[in-house]
Amino acid sequence: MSIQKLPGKIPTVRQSRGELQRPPIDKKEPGARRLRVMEAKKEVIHQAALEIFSQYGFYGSSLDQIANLADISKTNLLYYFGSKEELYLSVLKRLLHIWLEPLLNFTADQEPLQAIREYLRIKIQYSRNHPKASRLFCFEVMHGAPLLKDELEGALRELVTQKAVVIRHWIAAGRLAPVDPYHLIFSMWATTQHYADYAVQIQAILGKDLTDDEFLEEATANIQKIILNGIAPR
Amino acid sequence: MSIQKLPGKIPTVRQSRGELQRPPIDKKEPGARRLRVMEAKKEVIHQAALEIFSQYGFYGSSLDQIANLADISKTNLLYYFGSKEELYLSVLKRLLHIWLEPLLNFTADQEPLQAIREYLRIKIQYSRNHPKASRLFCFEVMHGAPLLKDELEGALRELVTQKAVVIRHWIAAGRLAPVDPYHLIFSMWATTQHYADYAVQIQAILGKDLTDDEFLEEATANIQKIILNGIAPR
DNA sequence: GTCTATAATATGATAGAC
DNA sequence: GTCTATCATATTATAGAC
Repeated sequence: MSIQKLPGKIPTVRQSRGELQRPPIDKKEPGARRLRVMEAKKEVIHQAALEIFSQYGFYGSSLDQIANLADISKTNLLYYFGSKEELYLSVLKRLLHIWLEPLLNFTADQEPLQAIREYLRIKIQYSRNHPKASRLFCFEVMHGAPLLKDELEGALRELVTQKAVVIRHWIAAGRLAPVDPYHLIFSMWATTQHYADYAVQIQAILGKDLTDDEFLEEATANIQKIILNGIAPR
Repeated sequence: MSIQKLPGKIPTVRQSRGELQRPPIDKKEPGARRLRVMEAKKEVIHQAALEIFSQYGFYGSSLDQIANLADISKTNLLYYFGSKEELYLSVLKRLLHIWLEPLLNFTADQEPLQAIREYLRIKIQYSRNHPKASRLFCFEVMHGAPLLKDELEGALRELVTQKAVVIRHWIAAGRLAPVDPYHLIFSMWATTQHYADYAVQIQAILGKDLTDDEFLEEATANIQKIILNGIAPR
């Protein structure tokens, strides 16, 4: 099988829980410490799950892989998250707000070209800072988005519809060339997310990715140039 | 489990192999007929495999699902393709040439804006006609392209490098605005493939996809407008 | 070529001791 | 909370009859 899974165990720093460890200062209430420890562990599991899920998808990932990466036992993992699906959903939900966020500060009172330039910059930085999140999202959508469909048809659709109105106003005011707002938004999503979702392909062609600061600047500048020239009023 | 797999069996037209069936005319050599029947069956399996693999990825798909869709037994499927991976690879290889093809007729002797306009049209039509292929490709790349890496770093890289040279010549001749050729190519890929890979999201937002001829025209026109304006010489 | 077992394994999930 | 079995199932792949 040349499609290999992850190496059995990656070297992780195991937090020693020796007796010397001091109880934290802000002990607000009984059990607060324990609660925080649990939350921290959940966070570690989340990280590991994102890593694995984003690479292999839901079906291709096993709880064993995730548990190994988080350096706990599978049973223990299932103590924190009752089932594989519960864990997956928990990870997905976390990503959603990150996903919707950049579109929020995209308001009518801004200078259109400046707003779009800034949006592209933020989106591509999101592709650099959260490439796994982007890929997991892509996986989910390609699966038919069984778990996100409600969100897509609800919150996302609503948000995009609003922003389309903003764009239309800009066009009506002659501050933007007449393009369909939806296709413009899709183009912006596509060009920026491409650098995360197809990172392996870009790496194969150019030997670079967005972790290279210079390449990040280059990509940002070029996308901005193409799209901003593309929709500047003439 | 709300991530449901495919319904057990989709109604497929089962080719009756009754005695009335006439042997085909072009019986070139002994066994030719049998060979053709086998090839036809392989083709059916390919179709089914693409359908399933493109939706659930390699790990998420089972031979049972594929066999059901192809209306044969799993054992029989394994008679034609020795293993799951062999089948997967066979499907992937078929797609590769389709994937590289459009970039081929992109030559220096053409009028640049016309060539790019045409390329965008072809690529988005490819997204309409082969959405599953596009998604399977995306799956594979997101998995880290273990099976395609050689092709990506070889044939694809080579091809893209050549086309980048063509674009640079156009720019040097002042027939195109100065943009980085690679980022331009990535932008063209991204915007056109987005309509296949993220079809479910677009469907959630607009209720349309590329099978709608009007929407296809709309998408094509807008992408062309944005990118062609974006890189037109000024 | 196609079928019926069946082997061999991976994996999600639970029970119960500590 | 964490661990050691252990169950139950899904799934790839093979053996061998017809």
